[in-house]
Amino acid sequence: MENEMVVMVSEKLHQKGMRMTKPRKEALELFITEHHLRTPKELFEDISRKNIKIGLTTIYRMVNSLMEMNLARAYSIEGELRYIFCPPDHHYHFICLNCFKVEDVFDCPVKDMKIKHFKVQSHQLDFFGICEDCQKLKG
Amino acid sequence: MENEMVVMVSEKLHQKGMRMTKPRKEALELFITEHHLRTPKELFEDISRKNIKIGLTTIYRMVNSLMEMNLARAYSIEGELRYIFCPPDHHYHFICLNCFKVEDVFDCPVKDMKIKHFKVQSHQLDFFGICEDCQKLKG
DNA sequence: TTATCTGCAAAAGGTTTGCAACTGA
DNA sequence: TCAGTTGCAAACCTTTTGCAGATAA
Repeated sequence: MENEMVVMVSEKLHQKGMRMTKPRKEALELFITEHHLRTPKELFEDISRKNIKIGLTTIYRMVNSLMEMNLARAYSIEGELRYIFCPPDHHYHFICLNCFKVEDVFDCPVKDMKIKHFKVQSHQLDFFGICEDCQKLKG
Repeated sequence: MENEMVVMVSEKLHQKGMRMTKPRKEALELFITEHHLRTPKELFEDISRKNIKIGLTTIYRMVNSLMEMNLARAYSIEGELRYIFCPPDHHYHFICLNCFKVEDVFDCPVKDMKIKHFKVQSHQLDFFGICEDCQKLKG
């Protein structure tokens, strides 16, 4: 059974004239369903580990496409660029700094904040910390 | 007359055994007082333009030191890593996507937000848009 | 059929490191 | 004096690009 977010994104890509090729589909699926901040290299390794043949270049191209469409976001953490898939609606993030799992929350507390003298185009709210699973592991 | 933030940061660096050398002082001063998101290269160019001799390497080393001390933050914007000086207390940012000016605001609206199942270490709130000056310039 | 995509290898950029000379405390 | 700093050049990594063969529609 297909993940509906994967289907939605595939359709968006398709609308832009992009083809749903096998490696792209696999990369997209993993990127969307396993919601962790990853470096392109890690994404490449995770996909390769599933015995799927893919090139690092293809990963970069996919991530760049998603970034252009506002469907991914980059974080610079300890000198490394890590990417996360972002569903279309505005949301904030809980980011676990131990396992890099990311949780989306959609009821943003600063949604309608008005700013004098500043034309807001978008805003972003992130909470960094340790997720429940990692807290347990550490006692 | 010395900027008091520059003095404060200089003292912090000094406490860590770091010396306030001439190029470091100049770089620090510009980074702190001209509050724009910059790439290391831009910072290097801005300082060089003031007829101060400095190496790109020195810039990288200073930015990395400040990052380690939580006195700077990195943003990945359109594929470029840009850095901004961050004063010690928590604050949120208005970031102008045209001129990359950054404004700090210290009364954070989500200061005491509690999160179930997640141990929050820090949070970050950013507003991206166009600053007053750039709005005027564009009519 | 054909415009798009793929992976490789090479090129390009950005960042860090080694080192000998220099300098602040 | 001498530990920390500097800038250069080289090394290192990450990311992008060119291209010939493969592939979705």
